[in-house]
Amino acid sequence: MRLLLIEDDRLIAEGIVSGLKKLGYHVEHCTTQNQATSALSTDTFQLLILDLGLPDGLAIPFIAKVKSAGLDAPILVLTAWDDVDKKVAALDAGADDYMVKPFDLRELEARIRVLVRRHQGRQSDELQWRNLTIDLATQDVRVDDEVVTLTRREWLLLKEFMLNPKRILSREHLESVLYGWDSEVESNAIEVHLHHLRKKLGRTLLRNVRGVGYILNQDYQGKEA
Amino acid sequence: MRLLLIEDDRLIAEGIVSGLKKLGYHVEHCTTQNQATSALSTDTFQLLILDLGLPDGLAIPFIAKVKSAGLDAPILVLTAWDDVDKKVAALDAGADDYMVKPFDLRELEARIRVLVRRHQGRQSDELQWRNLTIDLATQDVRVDDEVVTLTRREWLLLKEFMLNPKRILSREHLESVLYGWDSEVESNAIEVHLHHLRKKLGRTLLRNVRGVGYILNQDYQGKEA
DNA sequence: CGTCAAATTAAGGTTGGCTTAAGGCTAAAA
DNA sequence: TTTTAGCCTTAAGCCAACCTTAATTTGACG
Repeated sequence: MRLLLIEDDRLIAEGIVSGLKKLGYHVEHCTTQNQATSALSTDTFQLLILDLGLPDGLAIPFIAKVKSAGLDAPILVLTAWDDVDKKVAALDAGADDYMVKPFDLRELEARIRVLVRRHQGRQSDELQWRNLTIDLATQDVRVDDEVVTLTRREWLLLKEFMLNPKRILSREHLESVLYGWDSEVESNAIEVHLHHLRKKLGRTLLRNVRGVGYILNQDYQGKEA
Repeated sequence: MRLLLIEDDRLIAEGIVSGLKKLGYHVEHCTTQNQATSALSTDTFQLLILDLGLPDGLAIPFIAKVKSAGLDAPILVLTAWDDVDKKVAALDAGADDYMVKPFDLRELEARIRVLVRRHQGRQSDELQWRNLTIDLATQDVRVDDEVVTLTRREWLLLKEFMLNPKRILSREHLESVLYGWDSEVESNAIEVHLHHLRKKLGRTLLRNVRGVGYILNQDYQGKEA
């Protein structure tokens, strides 16, 4: 999951970035509107986190501009405690949620999950697909109510598939999920992880589309097929 | 748990600070509204303790301002005997409780607990999770009705986990619980405490999520699994 | 049947977590 | 004030989990 963070305070930004990275998000960080604009024009993001107190000011028109340009990713604005009034204008301009600085990182993560979830039209943090259930908050994975333990990479891959059922995910895409797009891997690491996933969750979990990628298998029957 | 104390009388403040620190609270102390404002703009607190007789006066509008800014932490006001009348105005302005000076430290602690509990939407000071019960008021810990004695740090960690079941708590977060966020610990102290916790309460108490943090283990079965 | 993508397996290296023990600190007791 | 006991931090070594790499086998498709 790719997020764009627009925050000029290095310290706060670093905290957010390192915290969210641990949870498996890929956070791109920039400090000005201009950088943000150019980032948006070249990459796509699932969510924007925007500090209302940016040095080049005028965050409100920026929100309006971005939203009217057709960006459909939700925007979460951060506002200093002593000018919370701006939040109203920001929400009017099209922001989807706000948080007052300072905040607890856990709360930020919770809101991100809520926004992304809402944007994808989901009701809860649980994703289900046939006999398989995963919990995005606790990283629990269950097959027919049996808990299965996954490693970090396995988890990230499975999550990506669960978030995109009925879609063929290319190997490059999966690599970007694990490593960001500046991937440096020159091996079949992805395949090995997928192999482990199949081993843990059932041989039929994933269907390979030769030369294209992988997709959740409609015929998946659980651990022992 | 972080508290902000706004109290100009050094002596009283010191008493409160040292008393609450012993109980595991992190108390930040300031003497003026301005200091308080700046503290609120950089840190988050679970509760504010505010002396109504501050030298720069006008504590009432301060309460109103803070509350209207969207701060959701409860406010406990302290008032001297000879102007208890102010308490009404304070409560009207948004304060959540009051105490008349002088007071017993234990009573203060009890009120803090009540306010925080209410704010978190809990019913009682007893938290239960599988075979484990802890009492926030008495600091009792029981596994299957057997009392277990914990040290201060162990208690604080366990409390944090019990207050956040189903959530992965990162090592940094746990450090901030023990030391405040200006933590200077460059060691594995957390791990050692967790080790002791597991030793006392059962090896299966905590599940490690590699690279992310720790979470209460759904499969916890008690002391001997 | 030949070719190439994908699956499998095993090895090696790295990282992160667990465990233990020693020493220092603090607070209570003498 | 000195002593003492309990608690905490530090550091080091060990172990296991995890990831990547690479070699080999399998299987799809022309």
